[in-house]
Amino acid sequence: MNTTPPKKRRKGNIDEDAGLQKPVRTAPTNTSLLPPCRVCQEPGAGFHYGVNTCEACKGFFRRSLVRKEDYKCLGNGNCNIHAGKRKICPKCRLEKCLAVGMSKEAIKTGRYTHAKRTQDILEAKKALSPMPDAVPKSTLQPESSSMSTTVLSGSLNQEFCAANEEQSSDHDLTRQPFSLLMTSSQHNLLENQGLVDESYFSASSISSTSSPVSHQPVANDTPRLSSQVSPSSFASPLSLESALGSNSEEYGEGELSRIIHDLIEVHEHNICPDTRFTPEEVLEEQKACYEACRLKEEMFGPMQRLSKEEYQEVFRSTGLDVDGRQMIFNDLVEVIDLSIRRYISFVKIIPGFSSLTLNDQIRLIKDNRFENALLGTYHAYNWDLKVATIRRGKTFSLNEMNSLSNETVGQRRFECANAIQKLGLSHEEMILFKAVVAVTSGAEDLDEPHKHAVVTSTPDKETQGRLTSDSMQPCDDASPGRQPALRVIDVTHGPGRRLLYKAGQLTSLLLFTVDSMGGSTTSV
DNA sequence: ATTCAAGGCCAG
DNA sequence: CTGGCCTTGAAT
Ligand SMILES: [Zn+2]
Ligand SMILES: [Zn+2]
Repeated sequence: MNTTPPKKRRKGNIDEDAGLQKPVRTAPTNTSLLPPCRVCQEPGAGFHYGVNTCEACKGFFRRSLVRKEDYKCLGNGNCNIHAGKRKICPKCRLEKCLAVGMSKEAIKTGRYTHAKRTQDILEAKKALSPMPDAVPKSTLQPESSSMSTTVLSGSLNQEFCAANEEQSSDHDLTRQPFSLLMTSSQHNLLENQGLVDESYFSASSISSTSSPVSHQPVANDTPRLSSQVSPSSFASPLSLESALGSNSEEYGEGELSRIIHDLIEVHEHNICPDTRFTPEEVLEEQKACYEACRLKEEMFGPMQRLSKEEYQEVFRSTGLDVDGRQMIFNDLVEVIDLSIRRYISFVKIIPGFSSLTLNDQIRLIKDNRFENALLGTYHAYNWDLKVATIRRGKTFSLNEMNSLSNETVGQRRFECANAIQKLGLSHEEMILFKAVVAVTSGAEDLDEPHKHAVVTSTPDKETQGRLTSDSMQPCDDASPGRQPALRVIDVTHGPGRRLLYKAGQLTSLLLFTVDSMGGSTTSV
């Protein structure tokens, strides 16, 4: 008679032991303190498959990994996945998941690291802060779409290839989408700072006395780092520590190594979690691309990608989205937005960056798009085949790149990439260099060029200035006359052709930069 | 000992 | 199929 109602209570069987030693059920990590779901915008539940997502999207993605057959789109192939409308279409939901970087390979286990937690807190904070404008989505407003979309679509196809990984491109056109994207929400990201520096990089409080306090036995952390960072070219593993200990009074020894460590960590976590594929995979794809291009040219002659003018022409006259550019636009915007957000997470770790004025911060970010993107992808430029893999599944030929904008753009990129490749930088070194670049600008009309050697002086000073975090000492010779060795800014400060690399200078600078970072107290 | 995320589980 | 909750096991 006892129908034995299935008490599945999988866990609630604690009836018997009144002894109970489990007082606190581990505070369920305040959900509000986590970044929102990157897929559907709903409150996040942690970091899943390499991305901050909600419980639902996590589950969905997991199911999708098992699933054999493909999903079918329930809309017209371009469903918008947003808060509240998660389930409208599994196909597009999955695509969005992938677009924001979810992947089986990106899974992380175990505890958060120092750096990661820092970001999360920051981001959660920004999310909590009251949105100035009632417009949440903000990224791009439909109302202005008729205009902006048209304008953007032109530059978009340029962006498209490279912008995916990090914002890149070289044209003035880029200003358009970028400034649009860079508005409200991301300003907020940049704003509320302080937090990081104080809670985790309390350089100000420690500053003068690198007191032997030794919060932790961090000392042994250093070797690990240096072994990664330094090839044979410079600084022996010990130099970092010793140099700092003896010569530097501005910061603790653990400080610098942790800063570097955090930079690398954040970068790994944010910037290119899925950009790393095995060389074999890349090569394979590049060969395929090469072959495809060759065949295409044989059959159709010189390749002619639908230019933006042509596209706009068609769009204007017929209103048709010929090749689906606008279709992918919305999603693309979100991907770009994400990459910017990630980049911001990265630069905020750089000591001192936060203390720049908001304007300068934005300037630096914007001005460094190209360099940044190149540093992120130079390794996958294949000089011999003249193809470059910008991102997983995105390989372009030199011709394609050229046809996207200026004739020389592609060529220049290849040259730069090649020059950097010759340096044989380790991945970690590249990251550090990226950080240096992030605070380096040739612009002279910044709010506080004086305050941070960063902006106008030579990179070497910046490197040290930045990495020592609190040493705001203006370069003794931060004279305006000296131009950054990194790049040559085209006289026309106009947005157009912005910068030209000089392979030679870039090379030596890189070497120097890396060196000074590893050894810290390098004399010029 | 804690802090997290992957997976399992199952009611809706 | 969804998504909330739990268990498991890894990383710190
Ligand atoms: Zn979600
Ligand atoms: Zn769909």
